[in-house]
Amino acid sequence: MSCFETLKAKGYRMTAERRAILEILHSTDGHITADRIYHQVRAKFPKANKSTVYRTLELLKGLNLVAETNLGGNSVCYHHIEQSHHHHLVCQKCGRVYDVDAAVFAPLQELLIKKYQFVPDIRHLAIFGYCPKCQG
Amino acid sequence: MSCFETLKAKGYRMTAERRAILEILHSTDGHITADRIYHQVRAKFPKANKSTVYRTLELLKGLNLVAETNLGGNSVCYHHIEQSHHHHLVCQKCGRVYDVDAAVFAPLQELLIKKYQFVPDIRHLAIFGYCPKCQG
DNA sequence: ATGCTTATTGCAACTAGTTGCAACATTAAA
DNA sequence: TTTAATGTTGCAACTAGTTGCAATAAGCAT
Ligand SMILES: [Mn+2]
Ligand SMILES: [Mn+2]
Ligand SMILES: [Zn+2]
Ligand SMILES: [Zn+2]
Repeated sequence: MSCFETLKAKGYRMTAERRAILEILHSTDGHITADRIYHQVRAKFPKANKSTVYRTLELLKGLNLVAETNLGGNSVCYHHIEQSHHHHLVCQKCGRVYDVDAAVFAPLQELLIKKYQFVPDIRHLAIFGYCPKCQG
Repeated sequence: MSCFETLKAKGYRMTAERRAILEILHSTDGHITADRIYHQVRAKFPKANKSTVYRTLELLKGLNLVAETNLGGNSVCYHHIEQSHHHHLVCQKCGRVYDVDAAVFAPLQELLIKKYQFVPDIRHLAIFGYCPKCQG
């Protein structure tokens, strides 16, 4: 089911702004800030408002269509979730962002369920630390 | 070494505002927001400014004397790190916050080092999910 | 095509947090 | 105790993000 269909199925309306935001998210390879999305939307719809962008991102986040994460910068980043459930490793020294498969978190999830009867909902985490190039 | 001494040792000065903020953090059992700290500081120093509070918290965070975490509310929380290195489980349904020992993250840390040569710096994490009372 | 319902938008005002800068206060040295 | 060096503060203006509300427009039924 496409983002498009998911929205419709839940009774949400497909507006020009939402279409634009989804297109931007879809065509962006990595992570993108709300502000950059906003400016790209404005290029097409000059009087679009930033609250629309923020509200749309919030909506998509709630539907699990995009992930929101603080990657250490001064504003949060968004990432379209097409295929794989993934996470990131962020180097505190050089700022590089690495991808991590969700499977790496399986042992932690099991431990939390066993020891704490807590069912974690781990999505698009950012783990800070030091990358291979910045140790020593 | 006390917070007090740690600051001095690094060449930072001990001001009345910093003393007040440290006292508040020390006497607060759980987590506290910057705004609440600010209001408590104002009670003693009526013309203290919020930027001083934020700057002091940032400083203490950098020295590993307090932990900053988003526990799901609309503002970040601070926690004085006295003894144990710990983390939290936050229920997305009821909002309850549970404590978790840092040891639970050891397998994850080892995996990240082995598979990604990435040395994580995991401090005072908030893991979201569903608590024992909110499942089913 | 027209009208109805209600989701969505733009706007303006707001909250949380940050920053540059001049005034000020701590600290140590004289 | 005075002075000098510089770390710290208050202030005001700023950035990122949120919210209530009236105007608008998507989607559906006729
Ligand atoms: Mn990502
Ligand atoms: Mn804590
Ligand atoms: Zn690095
Ligand atoms: Zn719960």
